[in-house]
Amino acid sequence: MVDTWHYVLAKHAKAMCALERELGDRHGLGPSEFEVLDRIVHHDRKLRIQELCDEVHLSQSALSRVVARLEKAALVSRGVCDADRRGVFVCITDEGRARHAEALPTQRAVLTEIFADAPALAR
Amino acid sequence: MVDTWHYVLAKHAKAMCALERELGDRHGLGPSEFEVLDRIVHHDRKLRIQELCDEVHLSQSALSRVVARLEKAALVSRGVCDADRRGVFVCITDEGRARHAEALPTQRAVLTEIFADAPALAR
DNA sequence: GAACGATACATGCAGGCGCATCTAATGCAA
DNA sequence: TTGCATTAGATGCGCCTGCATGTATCGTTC
Repeated sequence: MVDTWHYVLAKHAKAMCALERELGDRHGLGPSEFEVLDRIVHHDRKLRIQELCDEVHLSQSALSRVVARLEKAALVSRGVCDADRRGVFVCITDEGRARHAEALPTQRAVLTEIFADAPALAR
Repeated sequence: MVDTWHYVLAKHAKAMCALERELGDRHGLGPSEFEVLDRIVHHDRKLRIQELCDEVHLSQSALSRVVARLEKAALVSRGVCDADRRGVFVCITDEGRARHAEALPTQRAVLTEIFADAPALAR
């Protein structure tokens, strides 16, 4: 129990730190930015901010800012939702897709390195 | 691999958030503060800042500030190390020990709740 | 023993996060 | 329609973090 917690803490710290460094230096992306891009690519469609919020481990306000940063970097575009004009959908741009594709191997490499010794984990 | 990472990410977010809330509201401690207190109690002796740094997943600067906060709250005391006058040792106070004892069940309860479904983890 | 690089901890600074709050749009009820 | 509670997302604020750097002490080399 406590051991599991310490394990999670250690892996999280190590991976987060490495991802921040590698993704930042090589691709100009933070872990949160990459995560959001990754989620959008994975679904391969417009997503509501709210949908992203359920999948990413960020508060709604943090997500709002991540999307703002991504938009400023021209990696995604925001548009109002016609069905519910309070809503905003996020759409990945070609440049965003390219940046994600470029960064993906870096992320995989970091995770492979760090979780090499990890016991296979159910779910 | 990626699944393991997502698992770590999810558990870390959930546990961290719950700990922040529970430890904060009930005992006036942040997760980092508790962690440091816990490490000291576990060793049951004076510890050098440096030793703590190896065990806690914080940068040296962050740790320095956590200790400063704990000292302000009178939960630990700082003293210069005679052997190496650059060094600082941290000593838990009676009040610190009491606060830790009081908070420990809260932490255990949170972790038990969150890792109830966790597969036993090697190491 | 004087000089210089290395080490321990503290601190200035910028950036990201969560909480609380704000604004705008929705929808339900009177 | 009008009024009000609810919801989506943006933003002000304070806190915590890491990085870079500052200050003091140590150890080694000449």
